[in-house]
Amino acid sequence: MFKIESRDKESRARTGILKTAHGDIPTPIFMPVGTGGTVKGILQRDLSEDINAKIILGNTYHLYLRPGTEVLKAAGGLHKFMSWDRPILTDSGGYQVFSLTGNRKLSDEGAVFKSHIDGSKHVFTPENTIDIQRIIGADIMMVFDECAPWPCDYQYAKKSVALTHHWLDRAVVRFRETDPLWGKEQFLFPIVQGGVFDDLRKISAEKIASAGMAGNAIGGLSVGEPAEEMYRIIEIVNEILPPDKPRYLMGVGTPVNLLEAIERGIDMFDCVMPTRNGRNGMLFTSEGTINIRNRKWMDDFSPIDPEGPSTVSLCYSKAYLRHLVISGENLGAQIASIHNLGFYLRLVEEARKKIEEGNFKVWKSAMVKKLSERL
RNA sequence: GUGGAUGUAGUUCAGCUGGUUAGAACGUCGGAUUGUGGUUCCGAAGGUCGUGGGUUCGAGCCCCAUCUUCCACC
Repeated sequence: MFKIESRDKESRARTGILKTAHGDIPTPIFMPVGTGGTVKGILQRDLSEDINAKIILGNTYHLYLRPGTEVLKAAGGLHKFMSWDRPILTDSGGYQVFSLTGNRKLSDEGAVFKSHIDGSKHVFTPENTIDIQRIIGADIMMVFDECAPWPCDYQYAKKSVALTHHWLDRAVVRFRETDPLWGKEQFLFPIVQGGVFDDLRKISAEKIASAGMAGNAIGGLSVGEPAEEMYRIIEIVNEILPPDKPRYLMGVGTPVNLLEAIERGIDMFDCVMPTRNGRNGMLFTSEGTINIRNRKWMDDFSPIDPEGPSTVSLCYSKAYLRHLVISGENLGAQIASIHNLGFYLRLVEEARKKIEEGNFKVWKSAMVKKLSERL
């Protein structure tokens, strides 16, 4: 399951190995988002061979709507379907039900929502989202939760947490009474909610910890609240979540967010930023963050990143990438995504190394300063 | 050669019977984007209304000339 390998003496940061049926994941780790059975624009081969992604995300909501559970079942699960034999984590679709579908109805039972593709009506429950994730065959499944918006008043957040906890109980029952379809062990991670309210977060963290799952997640952050609020909540929650299990901060974040969270004891991350923003020209480089669309890169023939976290970072120039992105060429999105993911993966790998070496804090402060520079 | 049409932002066009500072879309240039709807949102710059005259208190709009482009007919 999870084995802590080293701990930082000056902070909560730690390194570890998360063992799954599809391979070991060194932590801290960043997980590229591959919503619909693809990390947009990138070949599985490039993910594993070029930037060495250890685990990727899938999304229950999207995969359930397309291609649908029948196809996934016939394919033998998502790993086989997409020819990816490393670990996969699936989000339950909780986030999509609340962010994507305009009209949905919540009840104790679950969520009734309309497909964003054809308007058809569907129901997600704590039980059927487990069933779907069994079919997908995710190494790590997430419980169905409500990701409350921000800002959000106390009463709403309180009700939302209660609902999420109620759903957790039912999800755990279904998890225990079912087996993996494809013979490979699957974990279930519950999710701490509670907005930016300290007491709700404490109650939620205790509830989530008591479920006794293989790992735990923190959701409902980075939804618009100031970064300082997020860091404060992470500290409060991580005080309670068991230290011997991996902690996954959902949907976060910027490179600086990652370092601040690692320092506070987070082990796993996912975020669309390196890919989605990359497609739109935002590049994270060792020289600073740049908007490759800006005119000043028009005739800059230096490599995308001279410290090259991926092969594409070194062999293509800023001027060329600018041309591709501005022209809307697929290759621009591809190169930007590979580079940015490479940057994120190298960042967490370096953090891991620094924690092991015992000089994480010094390195982190220097990196935060450097990463905050906007070229 | 004759007749008709056309000319307004980089592009495609709107602009009522003449009335404040000529608009839109796209493009360009900036900014944003945090459990991906192959996105979305915000801001800015950019026009001597083909040219030259005229009528009028006032012209993108009306009149004359001229040029451009397109079409039709001899």
